[in-house]
Amino acid sequence: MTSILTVPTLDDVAQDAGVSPATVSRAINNPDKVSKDKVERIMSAIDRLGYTPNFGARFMAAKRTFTIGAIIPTMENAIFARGIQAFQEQLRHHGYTLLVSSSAYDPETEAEQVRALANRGADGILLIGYWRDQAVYDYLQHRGLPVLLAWAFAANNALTAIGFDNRAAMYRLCDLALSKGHRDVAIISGIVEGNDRAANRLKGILERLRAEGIDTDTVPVIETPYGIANGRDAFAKIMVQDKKPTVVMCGNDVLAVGAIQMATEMGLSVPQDISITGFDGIELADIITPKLTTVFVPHADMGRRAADEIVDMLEHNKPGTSQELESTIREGGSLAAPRGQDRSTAQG
Amino acid sequence: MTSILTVPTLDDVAQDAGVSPATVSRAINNPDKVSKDKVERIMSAIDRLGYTPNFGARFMAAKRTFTIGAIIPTMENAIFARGIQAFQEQLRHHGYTLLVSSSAYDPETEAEQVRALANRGADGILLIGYWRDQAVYDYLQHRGLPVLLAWAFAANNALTAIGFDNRAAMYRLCDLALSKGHRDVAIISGIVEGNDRAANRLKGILERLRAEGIDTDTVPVIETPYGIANGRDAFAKIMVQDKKPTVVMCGNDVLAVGAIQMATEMGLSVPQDISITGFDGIELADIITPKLTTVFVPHADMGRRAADEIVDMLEHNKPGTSQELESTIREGGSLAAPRGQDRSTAQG
DNA sequence: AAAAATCGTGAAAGCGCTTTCATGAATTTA
DNA sequence: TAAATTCATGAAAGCGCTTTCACGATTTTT
Repeated sequence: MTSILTVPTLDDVAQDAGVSPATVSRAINNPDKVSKDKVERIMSAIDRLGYTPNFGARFMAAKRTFTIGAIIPTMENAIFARGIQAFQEQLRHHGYTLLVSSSAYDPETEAEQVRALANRGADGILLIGYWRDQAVYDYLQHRGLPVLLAWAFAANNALTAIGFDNRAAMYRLCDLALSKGHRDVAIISGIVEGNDRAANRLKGILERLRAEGIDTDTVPVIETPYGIANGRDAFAKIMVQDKKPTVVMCGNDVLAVGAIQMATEMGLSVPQDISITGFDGIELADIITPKLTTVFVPHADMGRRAADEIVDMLEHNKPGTSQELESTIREGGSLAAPRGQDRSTAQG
Repeated sequence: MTSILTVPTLDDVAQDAGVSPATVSRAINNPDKVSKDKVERIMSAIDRLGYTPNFGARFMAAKRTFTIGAIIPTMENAIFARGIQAFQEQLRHHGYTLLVSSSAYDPETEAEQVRALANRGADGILLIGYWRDQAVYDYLQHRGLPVLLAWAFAANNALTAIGFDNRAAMYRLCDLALSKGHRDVAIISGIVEGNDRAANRLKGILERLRAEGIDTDTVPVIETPYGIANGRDAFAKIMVQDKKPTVVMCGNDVLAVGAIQMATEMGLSVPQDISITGFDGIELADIITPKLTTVFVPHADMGRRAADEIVDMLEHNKPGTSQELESTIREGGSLAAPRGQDRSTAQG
């Protein structure tokens, strides 16, 4: 027995309900423009036939898809997981669907994904951070697609963004390290090129150090892609050099976890022998021993707000309002006063 | 300067290149059916105009989208991350795009997502595990959509699957625990209802225990959704009871990580005071102290093979061949011989 | 050299929806 | 009661693509 592949169409429903296709379409999209009894008849016909509107046809005719596209740098680490999850859930409450893809931190891939999402009829797009080729923004504008940026916030920028000040947050974390008495800092940064978040985090540390009168040219900085293994390697490289730091500040939690692992393997105890800090406040930060002292970012809140905002932009066809979120420092135990420093008050 | 929202269409390209729309379509989809010079002229017109085919229109006319849908239970934990990432990358090599959505372990949500993906024109669908309402399978067959199952493998099942034997793997892990001398086992299982992987993992433990002559009715089993916090709670609950186990076997690494955390907080050292095991072999397993003794699943390999297989099914319109993958036990240090193995325990 | 097969191309018919426009019925207003 | 609105509905025109079919031009075969 072969099943005949015949997906019911709107016309089938119309016929079954004894009305015109136009009325069925209205019953689905604007029920209050159709008389009560017909809506009922149509709905029961829809149920009976198991009809679901064809997405492509709908898209073609209406030029709307109730779909939002999001392009994140990576799905591998948990960095974006929680925020995107919240974004999706909130989008869903508004009746929108999320299409995610990842660019692997590659600008060209990202540009390609933007085009792919546009073709697939995304009504709006969420991107991470500010820095990218102007051509991408031009393309988006040309296609009339609203963009919302997340995971970063810069005052005075015309683009709508919902995020936090990466520079200021890292500045504060560095402040904390200095207040504990650290003066010998090393940095494991994410790749800065094309990544404003990474760049600003690095900048935040360096600025704070300079404010302290520290010559930042002598501060060891290793730039490496986010990844536990990279954090390990970078840490090992740093500890091989002559001038050993008392604290290693990492561009994110993933790098920091790698650094702690390597420190432990090298027989160094954290934070007695060396302090290590992270950034993001993902789950990992609480699982590693010792727990990471890190900047906690309200990922879920950010995702929810982003969803609300982009839907608002879409439905009211307005530019959108940027929102700055607060990040907070969470002390986990991986940052303490350097050895030989007085425990209560650290004086320079 | 006002940018006029006018996305170029195939007709524009045709006009620009001085050929018919049909020829442009062919130049894009079947270049060898069009003369060399025209292909060239068309391609340069496409570049010049910045044309990209409209997805909806293409879908309507061709009824193919080169899109595969995947529905995973959750994106939150890293359980599926690596496998899906590999699936996507491999799909991409074949020229396909992946559309992922998550069901939050809810059958109704899953069924809804299946319909959503079908409407969006997915050419095929990847689902996790076997157990789901027959109606879902019927629907898929009715729409003529090939399905591939992953993360599980059952011999003699007509459905095509690429995965591993959850029961057998857990049986072996339990075997290892017994061989170290454990007889008092407690289990923190994932929710079994509607989840054949969780059910089979539990079954694997119980079967092995019975084979040892242990009365499994007295074995404490807590069923709880996957999540670190749930692992913590379950562990606490188990250790409150009179009969304390020497080993707690967890349904996955996430639960095990929670259990280890709680054990540590309760002042128990793992594995000296209590052993804990996991399942999956995700990154977390290596980060927690002590590292987890767990079943390592070749997620990336599974993802890649799944991609190859489903593309093969699609392009050759054939049923597909199931593949069983090997999972291996990886000892991390969270499982050791129980205390007082060769002495009588001083238990009140 | 004639007949047959092959090839490159364009015209045109949809694919399944939404939406404008026209129309007659029901309702309100003057 | 007549005129003006409002309302519910259907006919029909696309949306941007693919693909069948027909046709003349080449090439191959007889």
